[in-house]
Amino acid sequence: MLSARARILEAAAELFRTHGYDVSMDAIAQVANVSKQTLYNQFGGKEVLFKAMIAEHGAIMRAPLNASALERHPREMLADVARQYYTHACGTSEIAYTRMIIGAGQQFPEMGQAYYEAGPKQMLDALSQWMAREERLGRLDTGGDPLLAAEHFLSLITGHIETKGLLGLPIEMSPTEIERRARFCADIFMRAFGPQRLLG
Amino acid sequence: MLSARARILEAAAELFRTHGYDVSMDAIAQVANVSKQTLYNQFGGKEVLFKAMIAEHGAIMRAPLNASALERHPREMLADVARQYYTHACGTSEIAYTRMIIGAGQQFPEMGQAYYEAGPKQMLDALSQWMAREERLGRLDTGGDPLLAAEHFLSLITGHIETKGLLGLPIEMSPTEIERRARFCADIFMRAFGPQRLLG
DNA sequence: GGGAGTTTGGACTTCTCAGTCCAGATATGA
DNA sequence: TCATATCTGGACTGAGAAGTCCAAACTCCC
Repeated sequence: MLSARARILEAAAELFRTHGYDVSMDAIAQVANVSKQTLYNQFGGKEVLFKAMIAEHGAIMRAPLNASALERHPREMLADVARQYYTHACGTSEIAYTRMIIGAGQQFPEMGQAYYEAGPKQMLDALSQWMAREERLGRLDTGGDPLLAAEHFLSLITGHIETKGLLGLPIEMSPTEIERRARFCADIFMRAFGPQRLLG
Repeated sequence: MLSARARILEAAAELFRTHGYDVSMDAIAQVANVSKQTLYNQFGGKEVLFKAMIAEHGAIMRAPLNASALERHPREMLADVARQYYTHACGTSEIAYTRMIIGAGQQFPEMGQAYYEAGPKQMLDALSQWMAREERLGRLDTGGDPLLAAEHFLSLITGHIETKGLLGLPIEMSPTEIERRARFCADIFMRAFGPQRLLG
């Protein structure tokens, strides 16, 4: 049996995710199978609980850039990043989470920023550093602006899919579709930024 | 002096945009300089007002693809699309509008879909058709999937910028930054999908 | 001028929800 | 066993907001 605190966080994550910041504390207490008083004892108030839940569940996008990155061909590396994103970040619950953060941004502007720093920003920086390294090795040519190139690669991956998801459109990502898109993103990027790059 | 109805819609647009669906009807009535009763006479209820306001203010993304499109070089055409997007859709009020739609999507799922159909979808289709035409003319090579290519171009333009904006990060788009990004998007796309395309 | 319709302000009802309070139950630890 | 701490359920308060009601004022057209 989880501790009361853990169950509350669990329930809060579930309910905030699906209903936004507008869930009632009663509902959270009920789902957590805990009395309302315990909830207030543990977290003091709704805002505190919300922030604790955000802190606990962190951000979604994580860069799969590890030590082995240097040994692999950029195209494979990039396809992998895309694959990971499509596999983990396109699920309904992850999309709902992002949507919730955006929705709550009106009430808690700092939350969106914290989310950005912990998620997309991290990934962007990791990608950008990796690209700079690859550029030094002569395996990429970002024209000296790896950050912009990284931004564009991330955009390629997330762009339209994310827009659709956030607006509530269904996203159907079968394994073959994931593979197709991941390869497509990597190919496009390599055509644009590969060392065989054509001038303007 | 605008009609009461027009003033209400104006006020609703302003307040829904900045505060989300949670503005009070009293606040709307006050900003519209109209009594609460008039508001209810005109619109019957909050939900009706909200939807009327959405219908009135339509979607943001519009495709600048007109008759002259065929005569222009694809690169210029694409840069123009990007320029238009950056100029019109990155303002705080447009971003706030999109954010509000996403936030309200929890309560009114059909709203997000309507927005998608009226905005991004339209633009996507227009771009896709244009690309198919250019491909027939031998000026682009989308590999037979103009829709996916169009998606990727849109992603390139909107991607990271939109993510940041929706999360509440400041977006600084000076005219030179707009120009730089617009050219960059068009260049990348042409490198990836131009007729001089290199294989794999 | 007069009558029909609309607008106004503000009081009022009803509802939901955050947060509090409390008395009794339950667990924990010496 | 007893004492301390925590948990429980449920009642309660207070605030805010949607929507209603109404009598008086206003507008506009005949």
